[in-house]
Amino acid sequence: MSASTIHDRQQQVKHQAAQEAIYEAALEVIGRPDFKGLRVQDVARQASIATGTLYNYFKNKEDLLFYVDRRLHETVLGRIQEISSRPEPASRRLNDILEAIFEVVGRHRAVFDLAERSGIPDKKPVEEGRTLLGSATACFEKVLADGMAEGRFRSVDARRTSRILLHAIVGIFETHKYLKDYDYGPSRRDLLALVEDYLQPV
Amino acid sequence: MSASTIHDRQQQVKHQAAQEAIYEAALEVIGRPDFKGLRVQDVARQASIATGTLYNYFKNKEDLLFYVDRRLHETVLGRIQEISSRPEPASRRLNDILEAIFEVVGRHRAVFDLAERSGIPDKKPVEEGRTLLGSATACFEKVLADGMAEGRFRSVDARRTSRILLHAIVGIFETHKYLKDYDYGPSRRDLLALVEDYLQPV
Amino acid sequence: MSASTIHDRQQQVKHQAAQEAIYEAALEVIGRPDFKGLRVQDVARQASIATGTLYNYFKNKEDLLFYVDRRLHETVLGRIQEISSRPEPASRRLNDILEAIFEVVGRHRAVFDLAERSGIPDKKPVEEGRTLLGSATACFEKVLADGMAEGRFRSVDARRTSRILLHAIVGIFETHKYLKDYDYGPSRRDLLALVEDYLQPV
Amino acid sequence: MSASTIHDRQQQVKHQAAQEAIYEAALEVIGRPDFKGLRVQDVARQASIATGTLYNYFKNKEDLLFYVDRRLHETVLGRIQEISSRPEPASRRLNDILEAIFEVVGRHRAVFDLAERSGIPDKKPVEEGRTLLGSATACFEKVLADGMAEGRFRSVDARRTSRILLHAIVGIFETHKYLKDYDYGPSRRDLLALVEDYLQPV
DNA sequence: CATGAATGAGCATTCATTCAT
DNA sequence: GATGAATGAATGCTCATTCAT
Repeated sequence: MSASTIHDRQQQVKHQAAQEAIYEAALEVIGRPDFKGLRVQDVARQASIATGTLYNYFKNKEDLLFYVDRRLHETVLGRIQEISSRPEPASRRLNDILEAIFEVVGRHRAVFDLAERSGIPDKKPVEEGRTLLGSATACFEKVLADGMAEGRFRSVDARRTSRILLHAIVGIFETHKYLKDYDYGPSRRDLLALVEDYLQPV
Repeated sequence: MSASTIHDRQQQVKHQAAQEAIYEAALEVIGRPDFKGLRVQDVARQASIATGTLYNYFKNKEDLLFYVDRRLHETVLGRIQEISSRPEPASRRLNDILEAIFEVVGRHRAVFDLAERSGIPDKKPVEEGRTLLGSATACFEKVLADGMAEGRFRSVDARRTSRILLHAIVGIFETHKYLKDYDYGPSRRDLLALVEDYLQPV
Repeated sequence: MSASTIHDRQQQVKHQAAQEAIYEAALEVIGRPDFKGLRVQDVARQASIATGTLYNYFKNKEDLLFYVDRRLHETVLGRIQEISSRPEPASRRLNDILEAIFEVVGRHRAVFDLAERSGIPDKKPVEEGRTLLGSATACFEKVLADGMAEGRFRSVDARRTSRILLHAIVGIFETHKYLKDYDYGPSRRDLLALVEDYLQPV
Repeated sequence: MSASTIHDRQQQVKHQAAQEAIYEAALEVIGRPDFKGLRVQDVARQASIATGTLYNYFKNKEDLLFYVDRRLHETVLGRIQEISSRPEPASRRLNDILEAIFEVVGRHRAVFDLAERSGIPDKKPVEEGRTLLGSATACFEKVLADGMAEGRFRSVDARRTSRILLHAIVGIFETHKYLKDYDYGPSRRDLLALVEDYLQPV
């Protein structure tokens, strides 16, 4: 390992730290109660840097938004993956995953909304969305399969069920937005109850 | 009934006819393959009127969007209501309702997308959304209740099932947008299969 | 001729009048002693219109610059053409043409400079430049040919002489810019003297 | 001569070497086929130095441009001077000088264009331009005078002729830019032919 | 009622220059 | 001397809405 590599690594770490700081500044700005639209200057000021500096770490505003969007999705996925592999009963994990998803997405609702309004879903590479959904579905499948193996769940098509479960979760966020009702609790419990009813061994 | 009233009615009819024409122009414009964003001028030109004239029929651009959004949702709801009261087996009606929803929403995908990106869901009166969702849920409930009465469906919580069903439908649209996959067929069949599995009499 | 045509014509006249006013405003702004660079807002303010209004008459800033550049070149060419066809001795016309060119270009020096610095020559259609130069050359040729016919000039290659004459004129502007000497008189007289010496009948 | 002086000289040489390297890097950058505008960073990178380092050798970007412009003009002038003092017939030297000028300027067209678009002519010290033009004119004068002494050229005002000749050369570059025609050959031959015709002994 | 020209606020991005290391 | 990250000013263009005709 040469001195050059050490230097390069230090640079890389600094670069990531700066990105991280800007990312957090963006979350702050977007989450403000009076937030109207994302202005680069606001993010820069929140991060205590000059606007031009921000452009050393993100190609442009859209690039920043992509990053924010990706980071949040990764956060959610990370929670799902972590919980799904816990050594606990399947139904408990199912419940915890739902709680985690609704908690994280609910907390950053404004960010997800902004990403959607900015057309991020349209612009992000399909592959990225596919991978994300695939990974999330896989976690649900694993939990369902475990539950069936445990004999706690009756035998159903785990993949299909997982996919529809994910659709329902996404739909809950969308529907509640229409109702401006951000207490996802009832819907989450409804969903869980229905799933458990569906999976009830005969 | 005075002459004034007759005149008023004529006015009202003309007013609605104009709104209708503008609504259709908006659908045309939004549906264009190269559509980027909704410009009032484009709608006016498509409707063959002056921009100023449009403002005689809609308070502002947002108002027009609300109208478009509402009309489309009413169209979908209308289809759901019509099908749900047909004298046919519940499972047939369930299938037809799903087909109808996916067909109409799919056809006007660009419009729903635009409404969402414009923040219409956030801004429209809660009551309107609640009523719409309530009506749609009621249709599903009716069909499910009929199916149970017929003995074709096992007995489940019809309201809860209807709500989750609706969430799942909404979620399918959202998820497919992420995947830029606008063939809703597979997801629709997955959903129907799962529901029928769930409702299978023991 | 229909009413529509009358209306259209009126529109066209108004449109041209507006373009003309903006053109003059641009000349004013560019000619200011403290002029640094062309800002659309400055032109609009000088023309007493809003910035947006300017964009009803010119597609963008570059478009305005093209217009200004073309108008000025046409002005110069117009002067050349008018003088070259006067019923006067060739040498008198030659002198007057030179005086006219140096007068007009000198007066709008800042505009020509700006056009050049903005890369207008690079971007304008070659054909336009070719036509302009061709027309100017033709005027010189005519005068030279007339002078030869009159027996006042000795017989030389009129086209070649005209072309070089034009190059020399252009070069004088360029050279004087280097010297920041905007009294073109001496060079103009040098040029005329040399030409007359060259054309002196044996 | 003290040690200090030796050190100073070494410093000076190193300084000039660095300037030279940066100058060449600038020529490279400006000459790139996709060159759009001169960015200090691009020059620094081409010269394999940091941007800040460049500022140790040039006060600012304009200063660098002045240097580039001056060096190129000196190059051209050097060619002119060298050729003008060759022991050859005047008309041969005249031809060679023209060929040399058009060759060098043609090769570095992009640089001259940039200098002009950057307003270098306006900003550079008058004295420098005057000296340059004076020297070039002197070379032409010398050649013309030699030609007259040789009896190969008829007797004309050598200074005036030289000045106009220079103007015409400059004008040719300018005119061809308008026409986006970078084959100076025809104009150069036209010019030479006209001059020789003018100087033809009776 | 219809017209459509005029309005003007609002914001991303670049890049020459500096200066702490 | 060398480095290169940080700075921040500066500006063209869009488009919803108005209102005089």
